[in-house]
Amino acid sequence: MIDLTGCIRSLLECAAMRGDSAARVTSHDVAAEAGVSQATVARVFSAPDKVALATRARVREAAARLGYVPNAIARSLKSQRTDIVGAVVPAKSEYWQDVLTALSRRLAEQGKQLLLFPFADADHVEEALDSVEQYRLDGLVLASSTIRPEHLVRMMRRPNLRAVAFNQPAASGLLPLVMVDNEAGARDLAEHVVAQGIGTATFVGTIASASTDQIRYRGAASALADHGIACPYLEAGGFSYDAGYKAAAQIPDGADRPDAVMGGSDEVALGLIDGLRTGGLDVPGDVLVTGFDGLPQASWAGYDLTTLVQPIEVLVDATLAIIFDDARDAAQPERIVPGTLREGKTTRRGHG
Amino acid sequence: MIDLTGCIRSLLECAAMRGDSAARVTSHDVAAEAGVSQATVARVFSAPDKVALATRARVREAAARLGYVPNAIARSLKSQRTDIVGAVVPAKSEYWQDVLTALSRRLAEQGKQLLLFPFADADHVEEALDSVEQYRLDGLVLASSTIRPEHLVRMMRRPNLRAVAFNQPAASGLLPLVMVDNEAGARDLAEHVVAQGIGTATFVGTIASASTDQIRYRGAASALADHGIACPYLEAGGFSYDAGYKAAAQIPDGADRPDAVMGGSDEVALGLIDGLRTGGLDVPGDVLVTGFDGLPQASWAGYDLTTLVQPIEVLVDATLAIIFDDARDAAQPERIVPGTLREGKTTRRGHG
DNA sequence: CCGTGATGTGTTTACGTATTCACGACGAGC
DNA sequence: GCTCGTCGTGAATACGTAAACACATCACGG
Repeated sequence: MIDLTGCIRSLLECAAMRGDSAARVTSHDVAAEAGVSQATVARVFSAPDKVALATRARVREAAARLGYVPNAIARSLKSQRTDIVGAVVPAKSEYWQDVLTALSRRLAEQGKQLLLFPFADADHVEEALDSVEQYRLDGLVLASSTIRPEHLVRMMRRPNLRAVAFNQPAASGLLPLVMVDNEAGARDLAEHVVAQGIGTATFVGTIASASTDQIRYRGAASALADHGIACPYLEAGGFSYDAGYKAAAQIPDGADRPDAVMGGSDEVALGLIDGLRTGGLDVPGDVLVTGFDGLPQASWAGYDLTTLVQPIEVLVDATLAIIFDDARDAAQPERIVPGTLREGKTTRRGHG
Repeated sequence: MIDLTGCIRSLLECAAMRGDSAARVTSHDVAAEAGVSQATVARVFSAPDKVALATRARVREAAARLGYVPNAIARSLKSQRTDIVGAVVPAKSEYWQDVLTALSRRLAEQGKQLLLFPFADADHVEEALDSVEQYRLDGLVLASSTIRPEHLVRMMRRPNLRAVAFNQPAASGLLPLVMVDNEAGARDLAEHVVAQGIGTATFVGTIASASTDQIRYRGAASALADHGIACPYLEAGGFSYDAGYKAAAQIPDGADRPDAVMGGSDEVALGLIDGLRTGGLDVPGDVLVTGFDGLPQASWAGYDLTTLVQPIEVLVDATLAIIFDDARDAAQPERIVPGTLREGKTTRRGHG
């Protein structure tokens, strides 16, 4: 326990000395203080090399003395650039939280910010987009496959707004698109479980109407079919742990029990594991389980889930490249990035 | 798989019909179209009741025809209100992600937005705050106990900016403060494990210099002391699962093994559980484990962690109340909200 | 019939900055 | 010695809106 009282007191004094009348110092005030024009002050903060070294120093000093901070709102209004990127995301979702974390971090590195437009469910996307249009964002990331095509269309060709669909196959052809290769990933996972020697499998999807869910199922089912294995589809009804947990009870037991259960997402898969174990089954002893996404929790020793890890950093970088790189004349870019198979113990048969 | 081609095509036609020259329609354009003044248009969108019903309808219609959307940037500049709240948070943390989710959802309900200022570590807080000052935010949430007092002081008495410290005991006296009752919560947890009949315990903290960590330890240690039980402190060195997992190896085994291990946070506790289990111990058979925070993951059946659940909704509401309620003359408010003990199987002894 | 208040609208200004244009100074080149 | 280009700076304007103010109209009560 460090005593900080002294330190704090001196800081407080400093703040008081500065005069808390620091209310609303503008570039005009600084200009007056430094004996230059407002234009010069503006230049010092936005294009320093256009102003002589001596003047620059004088202005900087005056600004510091007055506690001047440039007003980003006014700058945005004048320059038609906000340095803010918006993200329309579902309010609750483990996966998207990870994406947003990566996105905001990368933006912060570039001196830009992330503005959130969360929506509770698909019926509230409209409201979120209303808000989006008011702020003149530099870019917009449309996340979640629960956003419907009619919403996407609305965001096309907005002036000065580069909208990008993130992991949302349905946007293909409508908007620039960045996503992991869902189909190939699902195939990889399927091939992997087949290699473990399974004879039957079940796919437990998230929400059947989600385009990612459809594609992942297609990939898994077709790969399994190549080996003569059927793959019934079961809908968990959500992207959550709870949905997966409950879905576990729907999986046939006894003679009909599948050798492998493929979850439509990691959250569902983790719920499946616990649901199956609660039901008295051993994972992976009795049933193999796979996920999709590569959440941090999937790597936790308690689960050690076999999953397809999305290269979130790569996806985020690709997204920002589309937003900020001025290759505006390029055709609608579609960046499909491959994921990486992570082999955990949930598909390691003998070692149960 | 629903075929949406037709639907999409008609939407595209609609968009084209509207003319994609929708570039930058202002209130002046609408005014001209509707045959009124710009002021009237502004009023229709910001104070509709001040405008006659007929005029209002005419303006609304003209706006719709032109595809007019009010410019939030200009509004902010003029009205000195951005309707945006900022949050300074650590870039990576499960707990804060949950808080941010709740915060942004609640803000969205009020038509306000959340702007993120993530920081990688304590040394980068300064940069984040530089950004904060440029945007003229309505409010600011300072999260994470890794923000140092000197940073907090800087945010005091900023004109038009209500800064609130969230779960950050060190801010007491400097800024309005909202937090869960860490000390009482830790006491509750300690009392609970004592009731299970333990004789020895160890507290595995997150980062010793964090004020929340100190207070939680104090609460736990004093409650245990009341029962004549000593409580050595062990530092995990982070707020993460990994830190907890590694810390598990530091816990003495054999005769010195504690009957209970209290984690400084849920993330650490979950790591501890897996670390201990990997080490061959049974939780709760050999060791009881508690956490702190009430993360969703703590409720997962695989862990079912006994923890202190933070009432995040309550905390968020209290935070927003401080930011937006104009009780500005009130003394620095300090809202200390009690948490709820969640009893999981990690402290249920006989049932291991 | 006039004063008074309420109501609806237009005119004007201000928010704080970035950028265009113009202007003066200065050095280089013929 | 004159022109030309460069550099540094100031003056002026525009970004799109909200709000203060002024004004006209109308209903109403005395």
